[in-house]
Amino acid sequence: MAHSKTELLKRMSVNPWFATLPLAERKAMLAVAVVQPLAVGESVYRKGDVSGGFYGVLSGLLRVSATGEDGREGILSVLEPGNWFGETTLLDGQTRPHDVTAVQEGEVLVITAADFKRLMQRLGFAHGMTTLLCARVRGLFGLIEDTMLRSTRMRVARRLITLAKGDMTMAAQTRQGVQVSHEELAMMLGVTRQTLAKELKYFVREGALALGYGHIDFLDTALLRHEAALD
Amino acid sequence: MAHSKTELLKRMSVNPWFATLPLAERKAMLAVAVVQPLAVGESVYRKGDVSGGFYGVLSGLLRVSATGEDGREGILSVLEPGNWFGETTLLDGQTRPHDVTAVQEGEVLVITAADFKRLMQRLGFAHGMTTLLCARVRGLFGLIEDTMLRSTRMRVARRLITLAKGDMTMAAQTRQGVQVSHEELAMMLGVTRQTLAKELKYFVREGALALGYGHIDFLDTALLRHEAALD
DNA sequence: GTTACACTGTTAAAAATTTGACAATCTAGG
DNA sequence: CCTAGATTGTCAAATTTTTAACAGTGTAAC
Repeated sequence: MAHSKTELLKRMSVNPWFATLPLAERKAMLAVAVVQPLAVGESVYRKGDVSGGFYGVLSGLLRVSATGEDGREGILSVLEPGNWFGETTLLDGQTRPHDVTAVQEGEVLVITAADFKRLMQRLGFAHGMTTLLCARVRGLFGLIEDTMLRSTRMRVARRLITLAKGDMTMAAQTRQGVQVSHEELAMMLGVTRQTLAKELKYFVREGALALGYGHIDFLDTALLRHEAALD
Repeated sequence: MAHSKTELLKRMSVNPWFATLPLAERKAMLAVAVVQPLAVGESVYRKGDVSGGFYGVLSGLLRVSATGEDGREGILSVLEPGNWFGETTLLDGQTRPHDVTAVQEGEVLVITAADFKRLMQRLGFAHGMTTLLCARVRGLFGLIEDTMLRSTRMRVARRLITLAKGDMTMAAQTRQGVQVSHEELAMMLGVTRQTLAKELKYFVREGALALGYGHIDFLDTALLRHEAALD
């Protein structure tokens, strides 16, 4: 599928990080970006890789995950259209820190390592990279705080809310629910499906959530936010 | 205490991130840095603050921590001489994401927000910030992976090893042990002292560690690394 | 030297989480 | 329509972790 540059600019600017970048930087990025289609289950890169570029999600849904020595898998985040990722390896020259896989058919924009290096000669783009990395650092600090000092119940509420907002760097518009299986949500939280089920049941009993097949609907966002200690 | 610029340069260059920065950038930083003494227990900044600058640890020991709604405290990292911190708030304009407190008497170098902004006009310095942030992102990803998909035993071994190497961005030289109480180590891992004690006991039984008062000595680093799944 | 105070060692009960298992339900594809 | 596979609901036993409690030990300051 062909996309005009102005269409790409509009579609990618749903992401607040990208939207805040100076127009000149956004245009410079899109000028060197090429569209790459992704099939369901296709890997963008794997932990330990040194190759690849800087990516922007045009459509579809990607999963950022890590696998333990014993084969257990943890979902670190979900990348929605508008999100950019993969900068770390290009900036520090080390290997990819995790796996990124398509969970839906879609397209990504790819900026090659060579083009990325050229973009980094632009002060505005380098500044953009620092703010992108700051957003990651804040998101990761939040995750660590959650696991270190909050109850499972509170973490479930928080994760549902951030999922609804669109993970990490996405638009602030809140949805009425999220498309996620219990299994997936449990993997994001680092607990088992059974433990998660108990907490979800509690929220249903309290009237905050309604459980569907492959999706969770929000009935009382205020209550959920309260359980998440966000008010 | 007065310090010459060349002495500062030498002392701060024990840190691999700083040492790798172009000399011109290091000199530009030190040219605007001022020394600030810190008393034991003194706070550098607290979560939610908007003020303050960019800091480099000259001497002493700082603790990066977060406190939950219920008052439980988690230690996110320990900052040793050579480490730089505090850039996130200056780069994205948001509030401080955690508390930083001196646990030993010492000195920090301070670069004001205004000077930091000027430094960020230098491409070399902006590049340096991206690599510093990359190191944070990788460190934080590692922590999250640890809590999500590794056993307490393995996490204890890993934390001891990273502590010995000097947290996060410090020199790679390994020590024979670490100065840390069981209580502190437990707070870093997000477990109770009793849970930690059981794992430490196991490592002592296996001959990997010897426990002292306020310090833990490594008897068999190879075994410890093996338990940490690092070989 | 002795007296606080911080730190370590240990135990037992309570609570939370995982593991393992199986039935019921939903949905897409043939 | 109907079946296979994915998803949800649920239970109980095993395991891990927390909570609570208290004694013993090391260290620094007076």
